[in-house]
Amino acid sequence: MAEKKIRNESTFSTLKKREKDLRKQIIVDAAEKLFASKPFHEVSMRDIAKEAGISASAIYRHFPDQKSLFLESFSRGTIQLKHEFDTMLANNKKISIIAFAERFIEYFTEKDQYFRMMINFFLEGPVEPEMFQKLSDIERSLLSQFDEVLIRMGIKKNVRYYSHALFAALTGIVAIFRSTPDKSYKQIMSHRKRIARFISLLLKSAAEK
Amino acid sequence: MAEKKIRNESTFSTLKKREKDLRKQIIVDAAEKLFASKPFHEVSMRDIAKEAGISASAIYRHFPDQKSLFLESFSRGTIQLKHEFDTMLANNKKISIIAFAERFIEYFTEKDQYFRMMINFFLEGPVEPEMFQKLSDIERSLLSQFDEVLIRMGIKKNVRYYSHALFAALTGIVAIFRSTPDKSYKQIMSHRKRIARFISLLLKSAAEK
DNA sequence: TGTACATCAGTGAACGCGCGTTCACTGATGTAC
DNA sequence: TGTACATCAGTGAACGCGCGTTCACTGATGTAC
Repeated sequence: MAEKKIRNESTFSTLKKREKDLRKQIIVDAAEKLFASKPFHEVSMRDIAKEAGISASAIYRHFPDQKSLFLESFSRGTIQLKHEFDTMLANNKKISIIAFAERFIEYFTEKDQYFRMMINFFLEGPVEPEMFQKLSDIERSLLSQFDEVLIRMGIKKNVRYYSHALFAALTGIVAIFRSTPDKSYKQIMSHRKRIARFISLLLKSAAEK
Repeated sequence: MAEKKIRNESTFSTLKKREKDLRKQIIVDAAEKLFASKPFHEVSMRDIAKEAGISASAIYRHFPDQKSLFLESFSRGTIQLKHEFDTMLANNKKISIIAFAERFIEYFTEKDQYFRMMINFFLEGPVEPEMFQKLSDIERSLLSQFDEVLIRMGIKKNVRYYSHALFAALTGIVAIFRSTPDKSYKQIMSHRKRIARFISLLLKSAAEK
């Protein structure tokens, strides 16, 4: 009897939690949709509420403030690339730096909002320690994954120079080559990849020397 | 008599114009000072007015709106690097890509506000055609100066790949390696230069192959 | 089975604030006759 | 030389707006006895 009760409560509360999480997800999705079309500091709580089909005040049932909602959205977006890279590293003993670089470009070309948020946090200074921590974690994680690929490629000296150079170059590529009235998404994607390949090859041939 | 009058009017109005320009300059200086400590979209007309020692409404005697004032500040800041590079190119027949890259890093490390504005306009999409034009001009000008250095270095094939790669890498370096509580301005400057040199050397040795 | 109470997502009005910008004005300077 | 008028930088109050957030509330659902 007691056991049953506990088990019921447990599944019940799990279900409730899941429902609550789904509602949270709807709000974050709405926010992300808007971030795709506007700078994130121009996205208001009213905008997000409208997109999610609820009232602005309802958002505060799920997030204590705007900052937390933005942070949640950002971290859901960027953690994914880390996981992808982990999988790539786990599945292939030897992995091409070119494939890595291309995937980086693809990812941040497709999810430009996150790239813009990332750069914004870099540039405007995250002030909030929580945000700063998150950003540092992402950066450190990406850099150490780059390190790993470069080591497997046979680089022994100055690994950190190589990975810093690559990370900077890829970030710069996404930052400066962007869609304009006369350049389509497809054109931009392929130009970004072209330059990313070019740099990866430079690093590779320097490493082999 | 008529001549004298004209001459007087002329010098007079020149002086007046100069005074007016000086007043404009004070306002732009105040804005720039604030941009150094805050994201530029958080700098208000009241902030600028306070910094300049005038009232907010007085700014509108000199600039039609906030956008124009920001644009003025941005273009004064970035045109200078173009001039420096022009001088470097005019004075030295053969010029080191490393010197060029280092100067880029130095310039945008010292004038971080302009770098942040530049990236911001890249990322958030300048919408205003005037702003878009200005930004494209700066980008095109820097890229063609890079082209020039690379050609003088002896690169014949794929010059554009090299200059795009270099521009992207340098931009990325300034974007991602930034001051933190535990890294001083000096440390950042030297790390940025170190990675910039590393990439420049990669390009150079690839070109010489 | 029925009743009183608790929980909680969601609502819409409202608060207080800072923003860009406008407006009527002042006061200093120069100009015309 | 004196007087009327024009120009214009600058002032401070005000306007209208959108923002993040709060608040009193509703209504649905579950819980206790």
